[in-house]
Amino acid sequence: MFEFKLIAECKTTGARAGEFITPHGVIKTPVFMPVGTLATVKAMSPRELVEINSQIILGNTYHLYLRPGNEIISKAGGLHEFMHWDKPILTDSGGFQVFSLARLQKITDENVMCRSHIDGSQLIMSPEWSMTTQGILGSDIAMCFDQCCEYPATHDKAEEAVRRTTLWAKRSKNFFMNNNDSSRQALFGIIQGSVYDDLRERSADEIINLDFPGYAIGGLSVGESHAAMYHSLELLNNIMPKDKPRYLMGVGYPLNLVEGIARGVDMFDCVLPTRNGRNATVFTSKGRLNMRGKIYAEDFSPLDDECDCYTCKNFTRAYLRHLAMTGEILGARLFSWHNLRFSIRIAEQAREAIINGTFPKFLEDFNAKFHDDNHSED
RNA sequence: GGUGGAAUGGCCGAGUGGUCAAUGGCAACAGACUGUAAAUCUGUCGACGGGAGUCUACCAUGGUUCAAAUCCAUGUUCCACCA
Repeated sequence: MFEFKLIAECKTTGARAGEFITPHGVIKTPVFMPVGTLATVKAMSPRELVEINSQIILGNTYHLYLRPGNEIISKAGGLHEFMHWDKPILTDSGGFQVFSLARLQKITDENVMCRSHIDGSQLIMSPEWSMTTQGILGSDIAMCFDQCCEYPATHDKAEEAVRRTTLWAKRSKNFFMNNNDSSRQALFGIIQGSVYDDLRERSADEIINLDFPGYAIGGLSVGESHAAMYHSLELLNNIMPKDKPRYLMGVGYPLNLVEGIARGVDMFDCVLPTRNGRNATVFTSKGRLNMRGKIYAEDFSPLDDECDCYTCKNFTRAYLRHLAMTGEILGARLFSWHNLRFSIRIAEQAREAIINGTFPKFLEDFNAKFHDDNHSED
């Protein structure tokens, strides 16, 4: 269980194609993983997720601990049963909420004293709490409880996050090995270090020494430039073991996906497809479109004529804009549907290209075609 | 026919002598969103000008006043009630 097989590697870039075996199925990499924080990928049913070939989705420890809570998840028989999803699930540890809900908490080496963003009640997050909750959730892949550093951060601040992340990784693994079912659940380590090379190297070294079945790169896509992100990925590509999956946390902007794959990343997750979908922005093979734009009012062409999704095969831009302008739920659904399929298809196409030995061309073509005025730095 | 009330920027609606080109909301237009406190948030929203500013504006016309969306007169339209 949890074996990672490297199937092909690109000869000129760092891109890899592989398979990761889990209790709920084989994940073909590179893979894009839709985010379903609260036991639902917002606006999508599990049936639809299967239709767009979602191989694995995410859930969130912090959010699910608050609602519905461990007792109900436990009674339901775990997260898979609870939400009727029988493919793999990866649960984030709550570490990201230490970052995103930072104002509501006090962090020490021991734990994170936090206030619920829902009702202000106190809860204490720790590696042990996270492992316990992820054990109850029963995800295929659990994540270490880490500290994600804000950007920009001083070297000292970033170093503290690295130190604490290692400390917590040790506690996470120790507790996990003694209490969780490691035959049914894999625990991934998380590398921090912000944009500092020495810290990234140190964090990678410390986390890899703890020996996990997979490694995640955290603390990126938090505001740094794409160039800085790519630099860190290149650095880590040379350090991380080839026989383990690499997961770039929180990344899903289309250009970042292909560039991440080119730098040896196997797994991605991101809220962007669903969040932007709900806000009527879509990604297409030619770039990003804000579908609330008046210019689409009488545009009867599909969102993306190269896309194979339900939205693109059946609806016009004019109709989709109408749904967006009227705030109809179907608009949020159809945009999310497309964006997810678009992201998943990038990974599928990249995989195919890697296996066929044509990845460099795929990368070049994708970059040439995808236009976005707001991300022209790349 | 009588009595009372109301007319404000695309819409709704505040404002009752100067600090009003006029609060709010909606609509519209534009933008943002990367391990989800997000079906959310931000900006613009009379015209011209880079700007200082100028012009046109609160039903119409006339008037009072240094000054009117705000006061007065007449008219028009609408609403309510009574016949």
